Order: sequence, then C-alpha cells, then structure tokens
Amino acid sequence: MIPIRFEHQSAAIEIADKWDKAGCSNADVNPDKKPYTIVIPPPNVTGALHLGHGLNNTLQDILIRTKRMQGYEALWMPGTDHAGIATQAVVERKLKEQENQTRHDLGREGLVKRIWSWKDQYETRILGQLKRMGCSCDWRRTRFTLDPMCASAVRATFFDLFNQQLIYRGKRLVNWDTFLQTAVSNDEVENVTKKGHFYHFRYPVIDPKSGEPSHVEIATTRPETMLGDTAVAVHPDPASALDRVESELREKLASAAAKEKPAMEAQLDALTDRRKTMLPKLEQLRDMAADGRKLMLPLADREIALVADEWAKPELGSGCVKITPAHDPNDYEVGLRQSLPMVNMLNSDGTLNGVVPAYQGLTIPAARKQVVADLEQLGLLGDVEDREIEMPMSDRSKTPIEPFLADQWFVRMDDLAQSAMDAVSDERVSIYPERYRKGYLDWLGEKRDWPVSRQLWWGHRIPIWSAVFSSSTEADEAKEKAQALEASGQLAVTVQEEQADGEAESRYAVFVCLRDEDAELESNVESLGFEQDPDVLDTWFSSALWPHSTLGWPQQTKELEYFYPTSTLCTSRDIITLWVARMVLMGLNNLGEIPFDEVFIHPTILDGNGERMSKSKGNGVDPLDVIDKFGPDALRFGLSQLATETQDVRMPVQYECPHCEKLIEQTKKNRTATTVDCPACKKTFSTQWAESEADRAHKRAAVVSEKFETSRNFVNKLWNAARFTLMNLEGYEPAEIKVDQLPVEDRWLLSRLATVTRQATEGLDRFKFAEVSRLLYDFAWNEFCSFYVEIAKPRLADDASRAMTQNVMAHGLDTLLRLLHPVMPFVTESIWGFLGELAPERGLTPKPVASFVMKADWPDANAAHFDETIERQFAEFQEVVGAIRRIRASQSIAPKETVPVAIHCTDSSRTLLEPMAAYFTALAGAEVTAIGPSANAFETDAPLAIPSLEIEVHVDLEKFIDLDAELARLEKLHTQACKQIGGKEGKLSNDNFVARAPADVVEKERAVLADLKRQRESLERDIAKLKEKISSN
RNA sequence: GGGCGAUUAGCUCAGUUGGUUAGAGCGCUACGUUGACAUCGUAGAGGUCACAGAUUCGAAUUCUGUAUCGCCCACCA
Repeated sequence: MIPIRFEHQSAAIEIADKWDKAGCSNADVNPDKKPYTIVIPPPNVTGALHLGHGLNNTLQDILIRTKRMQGYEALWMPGTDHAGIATQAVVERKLKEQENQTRHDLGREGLVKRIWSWKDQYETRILGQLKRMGCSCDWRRTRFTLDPMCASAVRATFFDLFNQQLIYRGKRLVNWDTFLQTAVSNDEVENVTKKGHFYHFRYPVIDPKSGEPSHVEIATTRPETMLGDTAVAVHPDPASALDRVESELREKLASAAAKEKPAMEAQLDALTDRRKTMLPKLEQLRDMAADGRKLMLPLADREIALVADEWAKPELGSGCVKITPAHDPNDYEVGLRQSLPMVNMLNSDGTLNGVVPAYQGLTIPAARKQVVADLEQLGLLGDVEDREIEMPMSDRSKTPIEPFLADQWFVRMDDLAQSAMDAVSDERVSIYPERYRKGYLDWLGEKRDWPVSRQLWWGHRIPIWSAVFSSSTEADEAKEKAQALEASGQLAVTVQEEQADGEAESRYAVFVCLRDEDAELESNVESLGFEQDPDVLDTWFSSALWPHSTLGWPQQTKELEYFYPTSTLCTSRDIITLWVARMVLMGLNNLGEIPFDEVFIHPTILDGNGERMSKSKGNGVDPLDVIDKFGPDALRFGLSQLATETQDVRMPVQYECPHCEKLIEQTKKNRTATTVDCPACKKTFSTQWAESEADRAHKRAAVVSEKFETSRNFVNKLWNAARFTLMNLEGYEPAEIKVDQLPVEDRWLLSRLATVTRQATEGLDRFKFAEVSRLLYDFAWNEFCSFYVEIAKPRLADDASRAMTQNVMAHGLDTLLRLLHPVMPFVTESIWGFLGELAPERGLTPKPVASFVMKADWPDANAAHFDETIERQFAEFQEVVGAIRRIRASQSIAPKETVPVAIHCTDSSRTLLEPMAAYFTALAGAEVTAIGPSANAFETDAPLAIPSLEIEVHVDLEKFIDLDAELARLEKLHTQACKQIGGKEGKLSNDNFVARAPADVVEKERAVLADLKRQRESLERDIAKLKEKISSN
C-alpha cells in the first residue's frame, strides 16, 4: 500500500536504481525511431555544480524525458570539460597553499598528474550531482574533453585547419606574470592605484627644417618602456578634436550640478588657452608626420616614426604620445593601425633583453632609474610630476603584470565565421529567445582571428613542432626532410617568415603538424631538430567539437550518422559567442553540417541581491543541499518555474540552521562570516568559510532557498491526491470509458486533460518551461484536487457510480503523472508503481501500461474530448460553489453546519446544475433546496448575484444570520457595483469610444453595464429589506 | 565606451495580437483538523503596473526620453 508520505530520500535512490538497472536512459541507434539528441554543456571540473547548472540540466532533462515519452530515441550525452586556465589555477593555488610548491617544483608531468586526480575527484562529484537530480543521461557514454576520443577529434581538426592554411603563428599582447612566468587572463588581473611619477621627455627631431621644432615632448609614467618605442603619435586633426572635446564639455556643463560648474568652466578656459598656445604646434607636427619626418630615440639611438593617429589626445599633456606597441595594449592597437615595428624589450622573467645592450639584464625598476638618469644627463628630461598611477597586478602572484608580446597560435576566422553566421541568418540554426541572435551575429561579424594557444600545461598540447632558421633555403631544406618522414598524409609542414624580437631581419620558422599521436614519428621529427610547442589549446577549441567528438568523429560511427546533427542545445547566454558560435563553425568545417537545430538560452540565476552565484562569494547553492531538504522533484519543479524568457531571475538565498532548521536570510555580511548565530535558536553554526578548529566544531549550515517550499508542497499535494485515488481503487475493474455516457464532471475532466495536454505539449516545444509548470500546477491543484477529487468523494461512496468513477479517476491520475513526469520524475515514477499494482490496465480503452512512467507514452491531446460547452457549464458550477462559500465566510458559519441554498437561474443552468446538486454538499456544505427560474428567496436570506451567468444564489440564514455582518457585506458589494457602473457609464457616454471601438467591444461593455445595474438594483432591495429587519429587532 | 535586459502586491515572479474588476506562490489576517493532504482547507486584506511625454476611443502592454539595477562585450576565458 502507498505510504502516508513520499520519503524522497529513500524513494529517489530506489527509483534511480530501478531506472539504471532497466537502462531507461540509454539510447542506441534505432532505425525504427527518430533520434532526439542533446549534448550537455560540459560542466568545468573546477568545482561542484551550483543552482545555475541545476537549472541548465533540469531543463535539458525535461526536454529529454518529454521526447523520450513522445517516442524519440532520446540521447542525452553527458560529460565534463577540462577548463584549462580555471582548473590549472585552482590546482596550482591549492599546491601553493597546502605544500608551498609551484608548478615548476613539480614539472609539467607532475602538475598534470595532480590535475588529473583533481579532475577525477570533481568529475565524480559532478556526475553524482547530476544523477541525484535525476538527469537521464546515457551514462555509458560519459565523455571528458581531454579523453582519448576528444583528443583524436582535436588532433584531426587542428591538422585539417593547418592543412587549410588556417593556422598561423603571430604575436599577441598578453598579461604576463613575470613571477609565475605565465600569461594570466584579464579576470586575474587587478588594477591597483599607486603613487608614481609622470616623466616628461624630449625626443630630438632628425634634421629639423627651419621653423620646425628641434624636439618633441612626450610624457610617461613608465620611462623604461621608451627603449621599446617605435613611434610618437600626434592627432591627425587636432583642431576638430579640440572642438569636439569643447562641445562635449559645454553639453555636460549645461546639465551639471552647480557645485561641479566652476571646475568645468576652468577646464573650458584651459582648453581655450591650449587652442591658442598649442594648436599651431600640433598642426605643424601633424604636417611633419605627413611629411614622413623621423625622430631619434635617445639611448637606443634608433630612428622612430612620427605618426598621425587618433590615439594622441590634443587636449592632454603635450598632445603627443610615445608608442610602445609591444608593451601597452593601446599602443599595440596604434602599432597595428600604423604598421609600426613592435620591439619587445623584455625577457620572460621581466628583465630587459638585449634590444638596447646597455640595459640588458636589468630589472624593470632598475632600468627605470637608469633611463631617467641617462636622459637627464643628455638634457632630454623635462619636468617630473607626482601622480597616482594604475598598476595591473596579478591576483595570483601579487606581482606587477607586464603587457608582453608573445608568440601565439591563431585560427583564421574569415570563412569559418561567415559559415557560422550564414547558418543562423538562414535559420538552419534557430536561437531562442530570438534577441540573442544579434549578439551572435555581431560578434562573428568582426571575424577576429581566434587566438588558440594558452601558456598552460593542462590541456590539449598544440601538435606543432617547430624549428627556426635564418635563411629561407635552410628552412626549405628542413621542410623537405620533415616531409620525407611520412607519406600517408599524417604530417604537414609549412614555412612562415617572421620577425625576430628586437631584430630587423626576418627569420624562417618551419612548422610540422602531426595528425595523430604517434611516438615514433614524433621522435623522428624531434631528431631533425624540431621542438614541440609548449603551449596547449584554448579550452574552447575542444569544446567547439563537443557535439561530434562525443559521437566518435573523426570515425564515421553509426552513432554519428544517427544522432548528428543534434537537436537542441540548452545553455546560458554568456557563452553564446565563445562556445555556441564556435560549435557551429567547427561542425560546419568538420562535417559540413550544423551541430544542432535549435539553441535555447535560459536565464541566469542571481541571488537575492541580484548578484551572480558563486562559491567565492558564498552565495552559491549546492543542488544537493536543496535536494536533501526539499527533494529532487521540488528542486526541479522550482527551477523550471524560474525558466521564463527574461535574462535573469532572482533567488533569495538562506542558511538553514542545522540546529532548529529555521531558514535565515543570507546577507552580504553573514555570507562571508565563518560562523553565524541563529536568531531563532541562538545557537551558532558554521559556514563554508569555517577553517579554524573552533569554527568547525559548530555544525555547518546548508545554503538553500525557500523558493523550493512551494514546489515541495506541490509534490506533497500530488502524492496525497494519488493516495486518495489509490485508497479508493479497491475493487477496480478496467472497463471501457464511454465518453458520451459520462456525467458532466467526468467529461469536464477529460476535456480539461485534453486542453492541458495540448498546452503542455506546445509549451514544451517552445521552451516555455515556466508556463508549463504553472499550467500543470494549477491544473493538478485547483482542478484535479480541488474539484474532481472532491466531487469523486460522494460518487465513490455510491455503488451506482463507483466503478466508472474509479476508471475515470485512474485515467486522470495516469495522465497527470505522464504530464508531470519530465519535471518531477521521482514522485511520478513512485506513484506510477503503486498505481500499476491496483490498476495495471487503465485508460479509456483499458490497456496494460509501461512498467515505468519514464518509458510510457506521452498523452494524446485528444481533441475530441475538448468540449467548450462542458467547460463553460462546469465554470458555472464553480462560480456557484464560490458564491456559497463567500456567503458562509461572511456570515462566519461553522464548516460543519449545512446551509439550505436556493439557486435562482435559467432553465438551461438548471439542467446542468440539478444533477450536480449533491456536490454542493461536498464542496460548500450546502443542501440545495431549489434550482431554477422559480427558486425563491428565503425569509432570512443572504443572496449573491453572479451577473454574467444570470444566477442568484440564496442562502437561508434562518439559523445563522448576523444581520450587521450581512448588511456590511451587501453594502460593500453595493459600493463596488456603483464604482464599476460609474466607470462603464463614463466609457459608454464617450462618443469617441462608441464610434471608434469595435462593435463587439462596445456591445460587451453595454451588456456588462446592464448586468451591473441589475445587480445594483437587487442589492438595493436586499439592503432595504435588511435595514427594515434590523430596525424592527 | 558598445550591446542586451529588468523595473507590476511586503518578497519572488506571470500577464498571449492594446479591450470587463491586473494574476500566482510565499508572507500577512480571520476561521477551520470532515478519513488524501496543516507540506492542508475556506475566505480576506494588499497594486497610481519606476518616472515624464507621445500615439489611441482605450496603454502594464506600442513609441520617445529619464532614472535605477543587472548581465555580456571592449583582442578575458
């Protein structure tokens, strides 16, 4: 027999085990079915999943389960991502903290081994989280972006791109950590404001003509970088640049607060001055630049260009700016625009290289002192001002970051990007919601080459071996030798002309790319003097192949043929460009086919303060904590309710006190604390931050959200509705359900089931998860439970109606379970099991059902069952029930008291309501004494009109009446009616409205007004009668 | 700086092509444990739909502007 409660802890484990044993979530090539495929966005193995992943995976599982029930061979491909930078950083940080070691102490192999064991640990944890959420992935196929299958796809792709000449080596400015000797991402760079100096220098003009200045003044906070200067820039049109600055300033001034005005006015004055004193000189310099005049870079004794570029701001300083393309991001841009040489002056440890031999080996601070002193000696140093300067610092090493021009590998994007744009433009790939198309197209439209190398050890190592030669002949010789090593197309060679650091001459790099892992070939290549590139590929390179690499590509597997292209990709918007776009272009490049038909972008979950959840902030919620407290079905239902079309959803987060189980609102303050005192029970609990032994002695509080309470309650409600049904199935005999012979309530249920099924099916097709959840919640709770089950009670007690009621009710529950299963798999599966014991054959034409609801057919939206008249009639019944209840409540009539009720209505309403008269007792504690046009008012009456239905409900208050309460109630209704009548009359007396609004709208308004007036009159009569009675008492 | 989104009840959110009295859940108030369910039931209170304009007979809904908040991008992944 079905237990009194749904114990999700034990039930979920049991059910998951049954599914697993029966292989319910496995998918195999099956020519009899259409495939439906989703590849999971592989979670990073950096850490455990939080609610954001919870949402992402819940939605995918809803889709997969729905499609599986709809008869597709539904494959959900699981796996995880190696997440290069993030994972290596986490492991390195841990290494530092716990063992005070750096990666150099362990060496490449040692570090990678450590990361693998980290990966194993977190992969297990992540997959465990997904399983407990009920994710019905085909676990046999679990992949990892660094496993041999993915590696083979990465190698094949890289080799192919290399052969297409789409891979090249170039320079790129990276954030270089000179201490860790690695590039760090922008995320890990922190700008710190420090005290420093602003140095003014003068660079001599080479052979100035008469009237031309002999020097150009520039200023910098980083004097030592002048050794790498390759130009000085001046604005190409300083006059109009100044005009623009001035007009912007004036515009601001007009709307500025009074106290800000004086400062702005001073700025304007300075600008006017500058126009007089500086503008002619800047224009002269601009002309000199156009004339191709050169400057002499002091100390380096190198000619550098004078260029006209908008980066120079005529309103600032001297109006001229030195350009160091190899060591400043903005200057780098200028260097690209102006085709300037890029002179790298640093070694990777942050000391100076031999570009200017006198400074070789100096550290940056030493070089700075030296440069300033040397310039002073030459008389080229101007003012030195004190100034606050922004300095980029590495989060990881806490040392200054140097912008550093490093060799990087790039993928040429022109055609690849275009192909991915076309796929979306012509809707071979659709993106929902549509607004995300723009970002995708804009980003790809820039067609920026993709830098794919990362200075890391954790990842797919770049399969290129290179050697550098000073002449092209030598390079060609090396190329031929390399090519001779292999003849079956596993090896490709290119020669690329490059500029060496700090040297003018070209060098010739020979690159050997190997298609597959082949130790022998590799060692042969190396014996020719080639070295493998130390870098690894960008994580997104392997992620971009995910939809086909996981299916076995480059092998032409039968899975690939059957399941590819996949159907739906479900992800969050922050990786539309990084991941989605790249999957599309790689799919097209590798297979000539798009990777998926549609992309669904779901909202981001923020906490109660509108901040993104993250473990480092302390506001991250582990789905397992929510599952422990509320159950997996509640977690899933709650999340699916959040999946609206907006971009963000908020989820206020609470600590659950481990002592008293009260939920304590998480604040910005307490979320970073190591311990918190529970305001309810006054005991102390610890948080994720607790480290000291004293703190850890307190029990740890889970972080959850009360948003899931509603869902947990819903699970409970469903369970109990099922319990009621099952408790009343004693003696159940399957029997044909003949729709046209059913009473109104049964036909109503069938009609509602048809409608709800249709709406749910359509909603899921259009990713309206929140809408579908609400729909099913409302139907299950407010229709199935509140009305159908309540009406069933007297019918089940009556032998005449019992059998058919059992049949219809079993069918209703059956359909409800199927509809809810994708969202709430565990509780529905559990109930399905119990239902199957009592009613193994059920349905309109009883048939044996699948042993798992997970494997059952999705319900048919049987259009023939939809009956608008029945639904409308039933609504009348519901209205009358509501009316009786309101009267009872206003009269404070005790629930156990049965009140006599007369329903004054039309004949057609009587036909409907009469057979249902008994149900008013079950639903409203009412005994119906009369129904129809001749039903009269009672002596002591509390009437309530339902104007739209022409029904008046009369309740006999003989035994109950509270005259004052009744008067108050009627007067309130009267006021309301008057107000509404006023509104309507106003509207209808507006000639414009009557003339211009559509006739049916006007007609409707008139009808409503007439009803309202009738209602008001009747109220006035009743009030008068009541007043008379009160005064006579 | 560029792009996108949000602003509706105390809180978290719905609100279809503009058209009766703007909805739900939680919270709140009152009453109530009848054999499915107190993780419940019934009823109730609570909203100038951010602000200012415009279009329209009619605007939460369309347009423009403002404010506030958030997210993405700015050679960061």
